[in-house]
Amino acid sequence: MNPTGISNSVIKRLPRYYRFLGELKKEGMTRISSRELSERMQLTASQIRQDLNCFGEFGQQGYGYNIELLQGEIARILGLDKPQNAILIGVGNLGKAIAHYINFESKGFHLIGMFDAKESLVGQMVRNVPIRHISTLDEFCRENMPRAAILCIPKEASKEICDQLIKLGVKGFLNFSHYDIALDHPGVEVENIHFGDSLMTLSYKLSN
Amino acid sequence: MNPTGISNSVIKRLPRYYRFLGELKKEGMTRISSRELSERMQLTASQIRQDLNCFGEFGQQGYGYNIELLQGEIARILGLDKPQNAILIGVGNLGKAIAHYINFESKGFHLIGMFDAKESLVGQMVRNVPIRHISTLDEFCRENMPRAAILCIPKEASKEICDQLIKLGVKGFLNFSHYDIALDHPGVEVENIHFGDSLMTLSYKLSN
DNA sequence: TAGACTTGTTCAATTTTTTAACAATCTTTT
DNA sequence: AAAAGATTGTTAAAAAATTGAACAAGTCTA
Repeated sequence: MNPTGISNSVIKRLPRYYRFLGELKKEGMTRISSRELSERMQLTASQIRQDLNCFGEFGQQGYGYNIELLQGEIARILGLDKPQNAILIGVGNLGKAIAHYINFESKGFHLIGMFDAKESLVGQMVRNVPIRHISTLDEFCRENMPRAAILCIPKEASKEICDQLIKLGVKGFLNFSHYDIALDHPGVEVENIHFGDSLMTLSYKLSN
Repeated sequence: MNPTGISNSVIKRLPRYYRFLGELKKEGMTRISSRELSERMQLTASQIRQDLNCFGEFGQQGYGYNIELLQGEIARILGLDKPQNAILIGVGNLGKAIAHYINFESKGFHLIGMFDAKESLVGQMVRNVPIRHISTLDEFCRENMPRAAILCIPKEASKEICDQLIKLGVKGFLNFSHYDIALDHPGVEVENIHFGDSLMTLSYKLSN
């Protein structure tokens, strides 16, 4: 269970609900019952109702859920309606791909800066955001107060950058590096994406 | 619980053990007790012993674990010692970055081919692996029998490609697309990496 | 040989997650 | 406007997963 009193598994399911509702909307549907949604998502209707009920009452007896409205509510719950400033650290192959590939705006964030140690990258633009030199990180953060950071740097550099950013007030990390961000900073949230771990897990599953 | 009788949370921890042991080795250490490892990894010693004990007896009373040996055992458990052939579908920004960034060999896989629908990419090499046209996928698979596929394609293309690959005998997917691979194919394993979902989860955590 | 250590293993406790059930209440139909 | 049908919010129970404490047995070290 969480500080908020809502279990992590519920929270992890929210983005998926959000995605599915978006598709239903695209299909032109306007309403759906928990039963029908459960069939599409391979869940039980009970679980859907219970998940949603953690946050409020969004449906109507005898009718179901209004898709547009429900998606809006979930967006609000996820905080997508109030984008937070984010910076990206490490604009190598991966960082650049992330910057190009992910639509931050639709996922609750606003990318305001990118940083790298490589001089030759400085000044380049990716999606209208300039790459700055890592030495200017302190100054930039003090001015712009980013709330989140996307870490696309090697493990070796991670500890230092991470400590620095936490001191500068960054509260959330999307961590692609193999560094395990210490969990002993209260109020700092981390989402890890470890490709390597996922591959090894897959390898295990395919071997057994 | 799993078909194998070992819980998913145990399996998910294995790559992390593997990584930590690698670091200890680098530091020149040769042995470690569950207690000391537990302090480094922020787990309980009990849990470590229990996790490892799912797979065999790798330690010695009064001594602890031999780091080199234990890492080797975990590598074996994960199947890293028997790399499986994999292909990558979709060599856009993300696919290319993945191909450059991830060391497949050290994670249980051997990248033998990359595919894209864009003619202009065909023939290019990434890490000594050629990009082929997607229309040659069938033939290639029948000849080379890849066991796993890394999907870096848009949601719209995913369903078709996915069905095709399953028919061609692919048993594992590392799925970066937003398509939810249907779970009703027995024996097919999926690891999802949804950047968007992770970002939204982070957004939630930062908003509450 | 004795004392210190540490594992493998068991068991119980706790927590989390899932499922089933149903009264309340809304919608639709006639 | 009433009856029939549908579906929610909510509760409570069941099932599953996870964790932590404990200790006999075995190994190391001196």
